[in-house]
Amino acid sequence: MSRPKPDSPRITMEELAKAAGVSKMTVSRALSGHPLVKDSTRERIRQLAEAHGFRINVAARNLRQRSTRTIGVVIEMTPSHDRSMSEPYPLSLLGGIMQELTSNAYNMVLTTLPLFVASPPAVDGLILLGQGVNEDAVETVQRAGMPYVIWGSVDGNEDHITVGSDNVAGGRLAADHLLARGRRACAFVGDATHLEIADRLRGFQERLAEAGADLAGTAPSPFTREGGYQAARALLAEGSRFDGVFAASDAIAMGVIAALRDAGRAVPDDVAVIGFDDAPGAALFTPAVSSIRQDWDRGGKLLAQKILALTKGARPDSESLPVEVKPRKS
Amino acid sequence: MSRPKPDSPRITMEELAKAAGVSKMTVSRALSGHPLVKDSTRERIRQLAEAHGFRINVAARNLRQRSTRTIGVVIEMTPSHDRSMSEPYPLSLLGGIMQELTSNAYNMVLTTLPLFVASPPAVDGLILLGQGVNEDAVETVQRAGMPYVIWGSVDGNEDHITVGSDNVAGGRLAADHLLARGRRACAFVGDATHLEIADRLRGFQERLAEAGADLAGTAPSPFTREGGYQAARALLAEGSRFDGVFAASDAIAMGVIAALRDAGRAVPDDVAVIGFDDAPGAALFTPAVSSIRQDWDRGGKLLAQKILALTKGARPDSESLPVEVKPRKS
DNA sequence: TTGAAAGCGCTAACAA
DNA sequence: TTGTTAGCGCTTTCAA
Repeated sequence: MSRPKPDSPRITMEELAKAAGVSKMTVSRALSGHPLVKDSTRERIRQLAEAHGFRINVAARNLRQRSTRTIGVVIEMTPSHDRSMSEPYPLSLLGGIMQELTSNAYNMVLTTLPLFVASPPAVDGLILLGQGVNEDAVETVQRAGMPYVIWGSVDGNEDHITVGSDNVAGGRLAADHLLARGRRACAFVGDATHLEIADRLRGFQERLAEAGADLAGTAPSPFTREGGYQAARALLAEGSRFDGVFAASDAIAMGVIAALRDAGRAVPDDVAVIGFDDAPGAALFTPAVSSIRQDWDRGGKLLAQKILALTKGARPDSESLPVEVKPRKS
Repeated sequence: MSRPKPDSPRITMEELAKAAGVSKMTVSRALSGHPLVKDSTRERIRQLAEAHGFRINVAARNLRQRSTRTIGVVIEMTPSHDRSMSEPYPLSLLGGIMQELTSNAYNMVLTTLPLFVASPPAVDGLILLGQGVNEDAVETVQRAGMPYVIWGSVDGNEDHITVGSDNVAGGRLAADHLLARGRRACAFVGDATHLEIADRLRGFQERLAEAGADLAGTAPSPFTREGGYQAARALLAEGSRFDGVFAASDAIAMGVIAALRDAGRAVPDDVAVIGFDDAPGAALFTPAVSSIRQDWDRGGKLLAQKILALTKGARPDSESLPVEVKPRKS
């Protein structure tokens, strides 16, 4: 089969038009499926295009159409193997975004905040995953001067559109879960400087207070197993007495469980532990980790739908997604 | 702080130039850090640009420079929560790619094969993750007429550049692992129509043959736990006698272990099982799953390095990465 | 059903 | 150190 040499310069639409004996416009219309082109002409041009290995110059089209059909997704850090269990914004959120974008024939460019600043990609809108600890990220994205939506905590700020799990309700569910197992002195492990985590803690505390139970302590932790391990040790070292722990992620929960075990406390008999995210490993751990499940797939789809609506001039609303408890052995 | 209204039309470089009383070129040079611009001019223009909320039109720049500083990554399917443990090309491969692209100020657009065909993104080169079962994917990517590299099996085809783990060596390591545990009748579970999996099986078989041990059976399976479960049941049902199993992925291995347990066979006492990938869940499973670890992070970085080199006219070589055995309980 | 002209917003090349 | 000219390759608009 004859294919143009890889290094041969790409043929332009103008040249193809010349070869076909028609104008650029006719080629453009033929290849984009415009209905006003005679069928025979279209077919002839299509075959010629194929024979010459013509590929449209997407950059030129983007410029002329003032649209790239591409959405940027800004993530906080680059993904890695070790983190795949501990990242707050995992693969499945991207999966939902991608499905929705794909079915609307939009592409997705993944970028980080520093890269976005240093080398902005050609996009029509942005999805920001995570407000982060401070709000630099939101600020930076705003400055880009294009439509954006945020995954995170709905904070009533009407400036921007947010999609996120109902973290307050998640915290309440975690409290309910522990209370239902007779726990009265419950601790929290996680980084409450993240807005979403702060919401979880708030719901947790509210529900405990309603039930007349204690918040027996809190310990900050990054979203890792090691972080959970250290945080639990700190909690034990300072003499906190607790029979239940709510961890801000499943990785943290696993670390907490390991630390408790190493300290001779049985899980769940002495201390019950519940995590967050229903990460793939939660059910595999021994004991299987109870968790609060977020509907990431749906979240991703909503983010994509809303950013697409925004680029079309609509004004979609922020939205908060229900979460559900997955009781297991811990 | 005053910021231009979000809906105000974006100011162009021409308008900014007028406002600054200089030519477009001077603005262009000032903002891109060209050294020939007087410091005072540059600073003045920068401040004016900030004040007016000027954002460069990336599409226009891409067209003019004939470069997008963006690499496309073509994946076979959209990621999802359920699959995050079973996908052959996980997050960490993307992570490696992203790190390397980011540090070269390149962006990354994620796309699937159908989307790539239906709506090609503006990119300078492509990374194809996985040759797939047939070679449609490679064919499609080739037709795009731009540089590309493939993650997968190095097949001696000089047409394209491939980076991948040494799957044959991985298969041999798996055989060694089982042989060292006294296993003599070993089965294989996985989809050998994938080139990479076929390589694993080949290495496995070779090593077994060298040791005078048997390949006690093979069963096809998709990359899921459920698939592994069914495949192991089929193997048992057809009366195969085996005391070792090599599974093409860790998710498959977990399914195999579950099926064996349900059939009353102890793991590892009756049957030893080793998986592939060293997925995050492998160590968490009970029993912890022995596995062959791939260096995905390095693989991703190499893919990115090679595609960047290609876009700059270099001719990098294909490369095969060593794998290592992670002995655990299974 | 097709074509001609114009220009999207930027930067390379050359000139001053 | 700055400006002028000339496009990059496509599609919109208007005309035939």
